[in-house]
Amino acid sequence: LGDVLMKPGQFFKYAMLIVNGRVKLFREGDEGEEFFMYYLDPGNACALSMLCMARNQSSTIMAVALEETTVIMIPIQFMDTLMKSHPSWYHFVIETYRSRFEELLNVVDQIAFKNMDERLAWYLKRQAAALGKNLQLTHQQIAQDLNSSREVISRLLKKMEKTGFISMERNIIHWLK
Amino acid sequence: LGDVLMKPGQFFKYAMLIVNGRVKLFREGDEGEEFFMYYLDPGNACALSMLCMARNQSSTIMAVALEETTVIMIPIQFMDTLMKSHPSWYHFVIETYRSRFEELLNVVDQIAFKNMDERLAWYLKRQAAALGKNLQLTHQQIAQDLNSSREVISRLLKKMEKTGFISMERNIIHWLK
DNA sequence: TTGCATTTGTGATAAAAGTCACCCAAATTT
DNA sequence: AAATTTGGGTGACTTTTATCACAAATGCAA
Repeated sequence: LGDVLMKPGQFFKYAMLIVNGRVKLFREGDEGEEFFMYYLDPGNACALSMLCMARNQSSTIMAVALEETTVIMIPIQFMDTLMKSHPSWYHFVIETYRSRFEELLNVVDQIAFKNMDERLAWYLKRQAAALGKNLQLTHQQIAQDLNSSREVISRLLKKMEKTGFISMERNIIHWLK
Repeated sequence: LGDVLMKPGQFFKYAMLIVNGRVKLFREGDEGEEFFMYYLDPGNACALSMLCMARNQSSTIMAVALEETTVIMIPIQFMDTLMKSHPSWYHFVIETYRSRFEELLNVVDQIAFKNMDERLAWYLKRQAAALGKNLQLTHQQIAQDLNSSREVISRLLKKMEKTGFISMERNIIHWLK
């Protein structure tokens, strides 16, 4: 819980596979800003750990365990044999790459084309899909994940409450579908 | 030249490998906006075509040939045998995934953390690296690639000219390192 | 209960980016 | 050469987002 599983500059000898718990992946800016990318759920593999392992390159992203998390570490040699002998493993790996790439493209779409109100709505929708409809989040945390400021998020949330998308309590946001 | 090699919704039976020419990859927004991602150069493979092919899924990105371009199309069955029999091909594929993923992360960094002036500088630097220091670009084209507006780009370019980063002629921008 | 820290609300202001209107200059066409 | 198209410059204004200052509300702890 709270452990940093991966950070910029780190090398990997293992591919990571999440058994249970949840891992949050985010990018760090030059001045310590954060930007939320996606969660890894049980059954997901970390595409980046695989790619870095295979190349013996360092990672460029932060991964932090949100809950008590169990991870399978698959050593590099075993990966290679698995890939060759088990077509289903090969396809699992390919699918892992593809889905993360696609998720990243969606993130790009949001920040490239959308304003903060839409990005916030999308963010909350994803959070609700991943963590359930009653979200324990402060406005400050959301602002951090979106690399915005607390006041902006507060005002936008207020609007969303008025238009019936959410309801709010201290520390909690209810996503009303 | 000008051919669309890949567009959202298209399926792939082949992995594409660029022999010569240059391919521009960009994302399209809901209202037809564009956002430049990266170029594929000779020797590069298209990570997305591989991923989509392997999954028989449709693509989500636009790829357009900038110059007269030759492409090798590798059918899916051949990919699988190549992967198994040639470790160097396997590593080439892994490296293709990794480098595109990393490039995409850099794009995210830019739009998530940087202002237009810095993004423009980074954009021009990449263009100069890919296409040479004398860039045949109109302000309008740049604005399109960055999903900004012509006036904003013109003003920022003017500033960059004053600070000595570039010099300008009609249709041409000289990147002075 | 009182005190304190955390969270949220809000007005005023500033900065960044986008939009509109219109100009001029260079290039291309007729 | 005249007319038209294209690329670029610029001021005025709007919108979006960020920042600052401070107040009010909530929850926890002494």
